[in-house]
Amino acid sequence: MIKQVQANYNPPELEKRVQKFWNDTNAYKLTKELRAHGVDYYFVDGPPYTTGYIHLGTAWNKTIKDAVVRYKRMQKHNVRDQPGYDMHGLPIEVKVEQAIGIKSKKDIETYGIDKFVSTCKEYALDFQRKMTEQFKELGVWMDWEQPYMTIAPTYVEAAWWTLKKAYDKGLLVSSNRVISWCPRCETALAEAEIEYDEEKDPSIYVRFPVRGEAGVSLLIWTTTPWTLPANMAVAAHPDYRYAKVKFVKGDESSIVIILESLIDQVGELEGWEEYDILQLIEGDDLVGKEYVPPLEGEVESQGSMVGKWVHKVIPSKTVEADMTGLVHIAPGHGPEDFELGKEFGLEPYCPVDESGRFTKDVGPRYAGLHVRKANGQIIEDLKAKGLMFHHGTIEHRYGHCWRCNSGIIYRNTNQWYLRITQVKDLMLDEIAKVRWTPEWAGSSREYDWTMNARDWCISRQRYWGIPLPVWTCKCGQMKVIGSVDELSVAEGYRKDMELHRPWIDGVTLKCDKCGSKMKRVGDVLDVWFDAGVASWAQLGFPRSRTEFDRWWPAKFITEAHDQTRGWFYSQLGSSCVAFGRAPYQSVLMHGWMLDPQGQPMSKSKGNVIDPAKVIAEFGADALRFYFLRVSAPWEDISFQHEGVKNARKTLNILWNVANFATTYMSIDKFDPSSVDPAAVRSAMRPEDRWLVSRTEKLKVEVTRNLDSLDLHKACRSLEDFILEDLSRWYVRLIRDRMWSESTDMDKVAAYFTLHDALMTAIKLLAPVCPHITEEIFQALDGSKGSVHMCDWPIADLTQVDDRLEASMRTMQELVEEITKERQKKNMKLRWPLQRIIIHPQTQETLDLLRPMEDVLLSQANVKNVEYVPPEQEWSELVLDVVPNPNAIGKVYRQWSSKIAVLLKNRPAATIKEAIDRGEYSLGIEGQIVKIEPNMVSFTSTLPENVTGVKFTGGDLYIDFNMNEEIEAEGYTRELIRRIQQMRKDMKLDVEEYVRVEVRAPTVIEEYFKSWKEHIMKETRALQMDFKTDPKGEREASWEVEKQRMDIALTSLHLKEGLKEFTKVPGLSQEGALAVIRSGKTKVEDLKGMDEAALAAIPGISKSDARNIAHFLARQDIVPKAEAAPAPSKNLDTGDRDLMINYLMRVPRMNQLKAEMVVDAGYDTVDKVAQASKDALRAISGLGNKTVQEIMDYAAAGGFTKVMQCPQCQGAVQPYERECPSCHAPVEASVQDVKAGEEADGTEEKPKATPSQAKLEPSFTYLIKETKGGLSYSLFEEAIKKGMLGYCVTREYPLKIRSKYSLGETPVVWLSNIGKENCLRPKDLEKLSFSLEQFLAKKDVIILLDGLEYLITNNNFLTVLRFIQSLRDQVAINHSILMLAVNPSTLDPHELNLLEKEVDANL
RNA sequence: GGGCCCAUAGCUUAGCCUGGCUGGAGCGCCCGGCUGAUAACCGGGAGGUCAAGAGUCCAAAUCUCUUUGGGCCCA
Repeated sequence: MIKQVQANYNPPELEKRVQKFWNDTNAYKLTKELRAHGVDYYFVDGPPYTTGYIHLGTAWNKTIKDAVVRYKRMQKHNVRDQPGYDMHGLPIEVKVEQAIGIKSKKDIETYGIDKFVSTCKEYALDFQRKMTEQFKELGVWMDWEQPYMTIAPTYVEAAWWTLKKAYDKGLLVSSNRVISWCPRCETALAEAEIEYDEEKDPSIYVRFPVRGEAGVSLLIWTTTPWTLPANMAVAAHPDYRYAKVKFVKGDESSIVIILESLIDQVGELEGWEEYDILQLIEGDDLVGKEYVPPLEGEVESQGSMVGKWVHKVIPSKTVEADMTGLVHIAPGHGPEDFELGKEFGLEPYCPVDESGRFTKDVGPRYAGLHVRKANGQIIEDLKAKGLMFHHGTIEHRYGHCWRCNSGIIYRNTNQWYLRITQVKDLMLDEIAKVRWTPEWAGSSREYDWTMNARDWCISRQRYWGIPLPVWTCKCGQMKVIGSVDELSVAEGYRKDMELHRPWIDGVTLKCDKCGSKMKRVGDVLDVWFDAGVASWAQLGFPRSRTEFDRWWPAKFITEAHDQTRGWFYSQLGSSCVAFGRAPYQSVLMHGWMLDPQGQPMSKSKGNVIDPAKVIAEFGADALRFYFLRVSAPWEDISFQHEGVKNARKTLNILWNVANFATTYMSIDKFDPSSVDPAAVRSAMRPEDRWLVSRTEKLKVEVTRNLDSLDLHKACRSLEDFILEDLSRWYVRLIRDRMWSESTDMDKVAAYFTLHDALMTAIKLLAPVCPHITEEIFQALDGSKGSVHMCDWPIADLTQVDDRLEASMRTMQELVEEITKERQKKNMKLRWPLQRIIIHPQTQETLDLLRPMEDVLLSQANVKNVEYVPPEQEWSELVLDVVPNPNAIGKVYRQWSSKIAVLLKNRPAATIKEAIDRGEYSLGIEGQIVKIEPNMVSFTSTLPENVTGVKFTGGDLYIDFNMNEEIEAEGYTRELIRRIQQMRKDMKLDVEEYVRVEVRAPTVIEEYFKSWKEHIMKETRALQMDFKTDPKGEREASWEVEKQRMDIALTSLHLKEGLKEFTKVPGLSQEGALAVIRSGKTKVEDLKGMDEAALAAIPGISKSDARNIAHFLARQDIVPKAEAAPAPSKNLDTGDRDLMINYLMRVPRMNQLKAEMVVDAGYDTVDKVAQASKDALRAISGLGNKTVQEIMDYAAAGGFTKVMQCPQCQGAVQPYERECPSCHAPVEASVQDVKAGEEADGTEEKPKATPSQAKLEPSFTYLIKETKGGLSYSLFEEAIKKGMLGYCVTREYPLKIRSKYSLGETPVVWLSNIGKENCLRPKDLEKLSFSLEQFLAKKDVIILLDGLEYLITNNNFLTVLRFIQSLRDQVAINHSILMLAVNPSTLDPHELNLLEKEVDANL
């Protein structure tokens, strides 16, 4: 039964109510159960990090996921939707450190690692719960009861297993490398964990004195003075030219070696006035030059360095030509330096400890100093030693730890690496196999990032993370553990023990080799690795395989673009290591949520917007709708409150429509399942069929856009439909029908149409706005338990009627024009217009107008519409003759003025008619003068009070003339409206009856009297009197069009009784009123009365009496019965799958594309086979090539032909993808044939060179050229020789004419612009027709240039057929046809086919 | 410095792939209307250097290049 929805849309209240409803009815679980046997769909949730409440961006992220998951469910998929949480890692450690007030690793060890880790766990779990609550508030349906958590033992095991797999493949190694290091967190950092900020650092130029050349120094530049104690060498570019320069300023001078090209730049630093180049030295000649390390005396270890290249110049091609062109090399402090050092046997000396302090190794001067603090002292020391050439500061981007913001340093340490470089090529291949949205997210972004991949440092020297499962022995033996089972024999292991540090550290293994204790390496894993294994870890793999085999890999994942280097990458890397393939098939890369100014939101900027606040104000549905509607998913959103407010407004209108619909439907007890669809269909008015057509189209559009993840387009289509089609138009059109008291088929048709449109709209909107759609669904139907349990609507394209839609568009335009003119004339819509006159330009337009005439009349409030046939003028136009004295004077000089007067006095229409025929004769002074067309012109004047406007299809005249009839109706409507207003002010129920008393000026009162019955009906007045002094419960005085009228209203308080009698099915209002007037106010009061007694009540009809009697009788026996739910009319899964099978045989097709095609409404073979190229193209997500393949396949009969199996020769049906007998796969059947043809076509044809080219009659030529030179010259030549020509071109006709002398030759322009002498490329028929007409003249020449334009706009085979028929005509008519084509724009095989069709190729 | 993306009215945006008719909406602003969906709703108007510049073309918001500004990622 249809229930009325609440009057007002109050989202926070509604959403709470709906969420409670879901809980109470177990809606989520039941929905999942409903789809349990559907096709599996594995969605993997990218786990948010549990450090705080959710961010607006997180809300957006989950909204996208929820919408996709709900959509897939409605499409009967069995979706796996386990949410995940990323719960390990430094950010949580840092938060916990802050909370307990400690600062370093030493503090943690003192505090107790066990206590610390337990606190981290509590912290993570706490926020995991809080975030879950927020997601629920957002309306997200995921399996909240069973989230996957990276801290779970099975999850840890999955990570271990993956590492073991890597180890077995030789992809897990430990090695010494220089890496970025956070001195505060005392751990290694991955590149992904470094943030770059602007920072001020020293910028120093230091002299490195050359050994043995007094006064000469190498000059190097650095921003990190603290790396000088570890200096091992200086690098120079072997191919650059250096110079020994003497800088001079007054008495001062300084000799340094620098890059020659940088002398000026360096000279400016300290304001050196002039310089002498003492010597030019090639870079490779510098190599081997020895220098005195600048801190030789200060740093003890500098003196004891050994090695062939220590403190010498070494060559490196990585040296850039800036600063000084010489680079200080400290292999222990820079990744590039490290590599270079390795090459030259330099020790990666690193005298800095984990906390960033110099070790004792450097000697007492710097030992124990933090490197940052040491900078100052080193600078002072250099100055004191006279080695500082220049000392300044620089602002540059410098890396910082992403969680504690400390500046990073580079240290040489031993770390564990995944050798991503070894699987890089595989990863790149896999990226290409994934469907990325947008496409460039994969082909450019992910690809580029992976291209530059380095080995992944996965070890961290911390506590709260997955412990590295590596145990080592003193003897060098090591073991990687892949599961807990492998630990069962280990010492210190207890079943179900906590696998985190410090507990796992107590577990030791016995070395196979030497029998000693093996201890675990102290490190934990990089937290990015945790998330990387999510797709199999959440399936309980490797502990259990069944889930993994069933689900993996993921069908769909989605995250923001920063995850290119994050989760998209970490998953891809770990999966390629473990399984050798990508763990996902489709990725949607979404944007970032920026603040209203377009800046990223961050706590430090204080511009963070709390999603909870937005939800509290506008509701989760509005926020969700805003997220998905505002822009394409992959673009950033600059968050605007206004946008959410607007979304709320749209939903409010949807709500109002639902309110409107349910109000009347519930009063009438409309039951859509009990009406006969065929009967309704035949009772439908054109506007109903129009809405049906719009509704079906909406299904196609929304489905197509959701499939291609153009979520914004889906939302916009929905919004347009709700606002424009439903609310602003259809509801307006059917108001009158809803108000009619009786329930006839006309009203049922409107109900049915509105109900269906609303149901469709809310089902399509359900994935985006789950709450409001649920509540409306429950009011409209509710049979399914939840709107989210409904099947996704499938379009019935047979109900789409483009003509009808065009017709309605015209109506809308006309109504709009009339409204506009009314406004200008200050003529309210309430006042009817006598008539409008439409003068369409074409018969076509006229045909569009008639079927919808009623719509026009009612919406524009017009009494009559008159049509003027296209070829005529409107007869009432007052035509005026305007004589042209100049023209007349030239011929009849002496009579000129007299003629003018005479002409003006004659009926203009007669003159025009005669002139149109040729000429008009006039008798003057006994002479007959002939008036030629150039002697007069005509103007037309509109009749009085008539306005003329243009509309797309012609002219529209609006007659604003008034008469009594119109006035009467106008005033009547004004009166009705005032009474309605008063009813409303009195807060009367819609169904309440009233008594009315009115006073108005006599003339107007007379009008009212003639309209009395209508007024009473419209205002539900049972009594209406005209009094000089109206009295009632409410009295008011109004001024209408400067006329005063007084109205008094009194409620008859019949509503309660009427409501009571609505219990009786079929009882008419009149009947109910009659009963009430007889004094019975309750159904019970009638008990005991039989049909005869009832019929005796005054004013009651026989049928009402019978209805009541039946009702009374039934009440005694039968309790209320529930109506059975209507059977589902949707395409069942079997048919859908069958169609997909048909499509899968098409070359280039895949499952996704096939589904899109079916969902776009092509659910039968016929529909696909008959689809135009454009129609198929409209399915976004389907590429042009695929569309072409479908067309070709259909044209080749692929959908119908039974094939022979290439292997066993058995019959294969067009929907079978493998041979039923031998199971050989069947694919690309058409392409095989085509390939064969192509091979045949490669045979060489004699080619004519331009100079030789002579055109033979009856020949068709194909001319391949990028610019139309040859074809036009040949054509011009033929014309000059006197041949009749006809040119069809893509080029601009004027240009062609100016370039070639073509005389009168017609030039038809192939263009979509649709002007004169234009032909749309799609209109092949028209082209074919005009060419055939022309060919009939015989011995003619045709140039058809821009063939590629025809091909891209049509099905290739159609064009081919067109050419074939043309060619035959040409041969018959002894004519010449030149087809010019730009070969680079065509497929080679298309070109090949073309070449074969013509007689010669040029 | 490099890669990817973005820039259209005061704000949020459609159109760009595939060049062509008057660049289309919503919000806001101004003016008006409606009142049996109503703490709503509807219509009209004003408002555009399509970021700037150059190129290709008969024709550029649309294609190409350069510049500027913004976002993400990298160095």
